[in-house]
Amino acid sequence: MAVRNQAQKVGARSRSKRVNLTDAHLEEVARLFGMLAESSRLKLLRALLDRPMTVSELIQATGMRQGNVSKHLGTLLLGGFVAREREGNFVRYAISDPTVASLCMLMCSRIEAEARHRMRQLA
Amino acid sequence: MAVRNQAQKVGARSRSKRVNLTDAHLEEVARLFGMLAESSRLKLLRALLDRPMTVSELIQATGMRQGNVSKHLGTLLLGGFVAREREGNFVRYAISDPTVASLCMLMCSRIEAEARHRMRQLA
DNA sequence: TTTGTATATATCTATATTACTATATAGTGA
DNA sequence: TCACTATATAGTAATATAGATATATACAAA
Repeated sequence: MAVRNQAQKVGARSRSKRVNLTDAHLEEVARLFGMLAESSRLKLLRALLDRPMTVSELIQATGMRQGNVSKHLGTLLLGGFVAREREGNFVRYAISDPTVASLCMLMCSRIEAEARHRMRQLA
Repeated sequence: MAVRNQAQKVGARSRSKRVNLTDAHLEEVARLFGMLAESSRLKLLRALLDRPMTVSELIQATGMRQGNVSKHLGTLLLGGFVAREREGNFVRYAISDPTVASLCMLMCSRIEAEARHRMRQLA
């Protein structure tokens, strides 16, 4: 019953703002979600949310190896999550999309929801 | 320059609403993002955003194999994205977290951003 | 219980992605 | 040009996860 009630609420909501996504859209969305599905990349984003940083600074901030930092930054760049700017020998990266923070925040709120959910599961 | 300017904006924003996430949090967030990083699961969510459905209905709606539908629903259930309720022989699934739609919407807006980004890359 | 149907799960192969190491490239300055 | 530093990328082994197939479980009805 609980499910049914929630479900009807959700159904009603989706009828008002309808979600019309093609399969191709979903593939793209999945690809983008996948770029955020790695704690290494989230660490980089967390650091960059504080301030823009060069690769060297990011290596220090995250403790990751240089190659991995560059590779993951490349992935985030492909997704348009970050932007890069060369400064002499250095390359400075910065968050380029304000939705990044929102996305992470939403997921964090979901972590609590999941925790609550698991409590319920056990009970 | 463009990057620098954007970066400073972001930096300022993060200073006001600070993002204080532990590494453990990031692992969890990554796991949850990973659950949305699969077009099969997004297809299931897209169907469920319309209305709650049984597994059989989801098989029809998505064209996926029964085993895969069940497996992916299990993953979404673990993440607390959906809830399940048995109805006789059938099991009906429903979106259980309203943020699911928001997450997808945010990502969709990001798709356009990425498209724009790629245009810029080419130019 | 037996039979039939709906759903869940186990096992397999193929594919993708990670961290690692080593190497290549881009830029600075002599 | 050469040497030096910062960043990017190639190559590899290990790990994870998808879909396919087959099987197990849960429930309904006879």
